[in-house]
Amino acid sequence: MPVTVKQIAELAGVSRGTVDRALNGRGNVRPEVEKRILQIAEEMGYTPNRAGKALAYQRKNLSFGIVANVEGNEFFDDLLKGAQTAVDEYSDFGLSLKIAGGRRYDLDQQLQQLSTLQAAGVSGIAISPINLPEIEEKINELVAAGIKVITVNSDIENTKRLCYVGCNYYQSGVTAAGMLRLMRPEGIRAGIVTGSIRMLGHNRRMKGFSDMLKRLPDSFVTDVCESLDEQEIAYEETHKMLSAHPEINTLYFAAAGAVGGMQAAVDLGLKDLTVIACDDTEKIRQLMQEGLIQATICQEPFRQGYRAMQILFDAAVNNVPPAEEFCYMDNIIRIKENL
Amino acid sequence: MPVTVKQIAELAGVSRGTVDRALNGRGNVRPEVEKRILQIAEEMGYTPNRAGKALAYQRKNLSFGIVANVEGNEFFDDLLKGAQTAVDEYSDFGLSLKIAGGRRYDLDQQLQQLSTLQAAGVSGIAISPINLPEIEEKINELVAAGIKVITVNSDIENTKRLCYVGCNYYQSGVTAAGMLRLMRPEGIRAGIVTGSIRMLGHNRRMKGFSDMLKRLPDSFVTDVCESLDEQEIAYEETHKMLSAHPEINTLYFAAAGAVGGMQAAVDLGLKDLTVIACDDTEKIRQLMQEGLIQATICQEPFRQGYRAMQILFDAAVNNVPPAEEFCYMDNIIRIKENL
DNA sequence: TTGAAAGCGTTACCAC
DNA sequence: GTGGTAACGCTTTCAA
Repeated sequence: MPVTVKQIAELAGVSRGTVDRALNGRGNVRPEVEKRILQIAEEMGYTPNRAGKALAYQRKNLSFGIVANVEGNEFFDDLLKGAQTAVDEYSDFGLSLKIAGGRRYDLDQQLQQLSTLQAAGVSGIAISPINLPEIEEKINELVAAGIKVITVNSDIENTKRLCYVGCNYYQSGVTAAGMLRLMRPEGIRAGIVTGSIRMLGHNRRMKGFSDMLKRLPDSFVTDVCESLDEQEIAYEETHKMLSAHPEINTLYFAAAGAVGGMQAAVDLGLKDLTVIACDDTEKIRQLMQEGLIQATICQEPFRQGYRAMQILFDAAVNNVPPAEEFCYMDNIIRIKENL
Repeated sequence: MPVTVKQIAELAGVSRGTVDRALNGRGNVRPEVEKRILQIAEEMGYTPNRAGKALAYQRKNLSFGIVANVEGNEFFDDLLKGAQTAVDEYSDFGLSLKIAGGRRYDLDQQLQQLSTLQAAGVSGIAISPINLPEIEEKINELVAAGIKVITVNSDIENTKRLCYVGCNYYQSGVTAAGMLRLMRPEGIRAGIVTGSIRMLGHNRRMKGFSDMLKRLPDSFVTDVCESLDEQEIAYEETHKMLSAHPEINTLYFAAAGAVGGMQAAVDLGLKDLTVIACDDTEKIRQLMQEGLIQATICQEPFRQGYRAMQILFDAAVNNVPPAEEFCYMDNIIRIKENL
């Protein structure tokens, strides 16, 4: 039989109200009484009853916010779906989710959104942050104001954010190279198409990829180009790269750009390239079905959103901090056959 | 604001007790009253509050049972862990889990376990059934007694079980062949080591595998042998098969047996076999690290157990049947780099 | 067939 | 600083 506040109150010879205040550090308890209560709770292995808590929390109008500035992006749609699903599962606590979408990489917009969420009184925020000092500062300000903040999908390390939930980018690059190891035992001469060399995640992927290549016989990165996540630019740059380096036998798309990039390869008549992409979008699936891409390394966006809300909940409602500072998703390998 | 039983009661001009009886079909409600209540609930979009329900359910001593007759098996340990985790998350309902382990493939034992669980008054059972008519009958008997039953990891189709939760074995075989397609473009001459040709799952894997091979150039199944899930037998049979067919360039382990089988390959000095296994065990990982196995196709045992309990809960507590008759896990590809 | 009331565990509020 | 009490939504029991 689980221990209840009532039982602790009886044992300690105080009222339930006092036990509640002691257990939750709400103050107004005489230190020696508090100590005794905490000790009894500890000894009896007290864990708060979720249902009772939920019922009482309903009147609080708890809410979380999520800031992900990429509208209509398949990846973030999934992430948001995951977050919403988790929040719905906490609906008996009266929890709701405020979603702040919008254009990409707009500093002022993101600062504005954070302020709006703060003003709305959210207890927790998950953010896919722009990597700039202004955001760092703002995050620390929110944390100081008692809001639980975590980063999703993209991290800013120099902040008081609770933890990061998302892709292990380095390992993602390693895994991509691992697939090539199996498909190109004779040696890999890789062209990399990244998004932007200013994006941390993309760089980590490239690092993992090239570190791995160094340990493989006759394998190296031949050249790198940037797509800036635009298919047209990806086309141009990939075309240039492939023309300049006919020895390339392998392409690694470390970010968006596979559609444009592969068009370039097709236009150049390159039929036996081995190609690895990232993430699981409609276009990538199509390219895999057509046999132009052999595999893609995915990062479970739905679970990222889901897990993010779980962690915020534990922190904001149960006062339980995340177990790890880095909560990494699995790097899922997809080929045509297990889409 | 979500609708409550109280609100419905007021609108219908009856008491909460009556609404409860009507909503849950407990009888003792005048038909016309019942109809009116149900209609109001429908119109207002009533959904029961989870927390309130949980609090009230605590006194019921609800329990589920799980029958998986493989003691000390890594795979089933994970599955049980998943089940236990899910049940713990429902602990505010007072739910508990009764685990019935034991020896493999013992019909009488499994029948006995089912009866014991029934006598213990469980509301739901997840079972990895032995594929025999006696079990079919017993399952139908349990269902008739009002117990919700689902199959996990292995199915019996001709029963009234609610659904199957587990591996999509056919697709698992297809995926294994898909990996070989990428690694052996020149053509696959496959030796298959299965567990038992009497095991449905193993057969489905082989079927998926060979169906896929038929669509690949110069590829076919050269031979098949049985390990009966014993490493010694796997060694003997694989040794025989590889000796008889030196043209084999690829091994597919559709069940346990990779340790023995690969020892045979090593002893025969076969260095350039391409090898695919199933599941993610300590031994398989080791063989991958050593480079003897290139990839393994996994079936998420933890999630199987977890999902199974979720489905039982929805059925037993919320009266919501599973959305699909077949709840398939993802077929996860693991290589050395994404273990 | 129906209603009233108690109880589940937690929190908040208001007296004292 | 502390205790008493009501409130959250649902189920059950007992009486009518």
